[in-house]
Amino acid sequence: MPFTVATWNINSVRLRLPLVEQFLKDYAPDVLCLQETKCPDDLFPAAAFEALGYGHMAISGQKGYHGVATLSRRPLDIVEKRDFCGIGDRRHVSARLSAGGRSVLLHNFYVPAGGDEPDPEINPKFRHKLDFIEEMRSVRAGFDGESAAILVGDLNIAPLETDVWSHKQLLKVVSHTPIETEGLESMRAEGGWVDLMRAHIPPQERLYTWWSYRNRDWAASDRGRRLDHVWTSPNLVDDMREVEVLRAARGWERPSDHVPVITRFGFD
DNA sequence: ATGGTCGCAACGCGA
Repeated sequence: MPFTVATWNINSVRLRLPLVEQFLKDYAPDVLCLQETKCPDDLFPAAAFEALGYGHMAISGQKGYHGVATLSRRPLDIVEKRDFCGIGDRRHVSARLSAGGRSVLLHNFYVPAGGDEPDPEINPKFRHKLDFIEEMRSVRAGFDGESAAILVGDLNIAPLETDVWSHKQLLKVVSHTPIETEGLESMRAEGGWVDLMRAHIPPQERLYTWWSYRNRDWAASDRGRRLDHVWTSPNLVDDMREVEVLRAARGWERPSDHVPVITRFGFD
């Protein structure tokens, strides 16, 4: 089976456990990176995932907010649960696994949303988001002949004009302001990361992974944004076969406002 | 221009 990695902001792993179980049965990724688990580690539904073959987990959760978890069918070596901005938020976990004869370092991120007001002087949540992105510059896509890196997660920024339903109308809306989009893009490029979703789906094409709950008909209005991302070191780009955005998941019963993004590679 | 909906867990906050 070719190596497959999925990422999904689940917005409460306990509430949506049946959806995650169905997703794992139907799509069987080797690895699933979850964000916004909203679950302390001692209450994480590990047994349910173990029963489905995902016995290897890197969990970093907290009560009520944030939280990330990486579920895997392959052995994982937990590398780091890094406290970005030093305020104790559980927004990152990295783990190493073996794929395609390489040692792959996999980062799972949940970047702060940043609040409503896009002014760091008056909105501490926006200041925090910008600081978080700056600190992410130290996370680089190191690789050589035997190693590679993958960074996935809810980065809460839609960098391209085609990553939002209206570039013009969202220029002053947190997630698509120039200070965020330029910051994310420069951080990505300087870190040596490749935007794998856009390597597969041309930048001219509209692409969203999130649709607000505050819309009476998300599908008809289609006011989406691409907030979830898959980045890799350059030595994995030629091995990528497909990136699938599971738009249908937004229409499932009691859905998350984000949908899974599934990346398939050409090696085992 | 405004408000719209979720989840957690407490009647507000963060998204």
